[in-house]
Amino acid sequence: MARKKVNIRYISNPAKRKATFKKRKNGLLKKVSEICTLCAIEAYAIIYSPDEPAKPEVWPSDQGVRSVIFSFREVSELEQSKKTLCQENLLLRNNLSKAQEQPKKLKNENRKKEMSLLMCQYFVVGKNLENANTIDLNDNTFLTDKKIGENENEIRDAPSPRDDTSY
Amino acid sequence: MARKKVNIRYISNPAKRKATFKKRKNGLLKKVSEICTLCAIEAYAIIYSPDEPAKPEVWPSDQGVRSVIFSFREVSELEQSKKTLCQENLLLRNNLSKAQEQPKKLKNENRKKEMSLLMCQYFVVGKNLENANTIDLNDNTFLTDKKIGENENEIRDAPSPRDDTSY
DNA sequence: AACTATTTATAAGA
DNA sequence: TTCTTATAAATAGTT
Repeated sequence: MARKKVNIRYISNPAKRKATFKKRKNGLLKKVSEICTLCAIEAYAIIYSPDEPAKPEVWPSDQGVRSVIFSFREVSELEQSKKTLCQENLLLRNNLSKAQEQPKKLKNENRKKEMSLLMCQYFVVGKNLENANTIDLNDNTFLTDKKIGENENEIRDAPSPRDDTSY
Repeated sequence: MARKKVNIRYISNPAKRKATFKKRKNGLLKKVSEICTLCAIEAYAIIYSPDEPAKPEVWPSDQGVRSVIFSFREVSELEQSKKTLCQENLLLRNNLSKAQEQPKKLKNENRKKEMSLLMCQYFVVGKNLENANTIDLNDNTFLTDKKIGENENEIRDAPSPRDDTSY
């Protein structure tokens, strides 16, 4: 912006471009510091030099922008912990559904034993089946098909269709 | 920098300060865009207006800095979702331990019914108690204390001290 | 918001 | 490269 008006277009001449970069970078950082002082505001400038893409020139160098840069690190750390929590969550859900599955089987088993017991008591104490509720009576067909005292696995693996409603 | 040389100090006059801020902010963003075009580099500017501390003026508005700014929002969003996940996790843990508690009661109940049944079968089919394993036999003391056919809640709420070891 | 007298930034040259 | 300087650009105070 002096000696000649320049169009704001990419400077293809490397030497010229480098010179312009250096001058304007300094001017820019100065302007940033000025507006911050004059207006008591927060302003950050981050300028990536083509020579050192990893170390951007920043203002202010010692506090403000540092927090900006750190926030990037924070993001990745947070993302990491979020990922971990998500996996943990998934695992817990799986364990929970497994844990919720078990009572169904046990309840089923329980009801079958209850019915068998009821049948036995009928013979032993002379109680009649009127004490059993309708649901139990319906399931008595099971007892006619399966022999009392069959091995545990066989009983456990035979699910009752009405099992879910009672839980 | 015109009409009069200004010292780079905080402008205490609010109107003056606001005017200066507006002018210099625009000038600054223009300079940033210029150096980016001229030198084909990456440069970001973030200017927090005192009026709107939540929405900083940025350059470039449409890509580069947007990612910087979004990363800030991302941080808070991430923190939010992290918090949510933590709470969800806690809840899941609670539900899981509750769900894991239930099978213990049901197993206990099961064993008691099993034993009652065994007793009944002994009388009905003439089976003797030799089929029962030692643990069941030990627990037969229970049957002498509690009457067979007691209501379900009473049985459920009476925990066996040896219950945890079997699960 | 627009103007303009100045200051400031800087492109080209030394 | 750094320094110089002519000139463009930015902007403080004004309207």
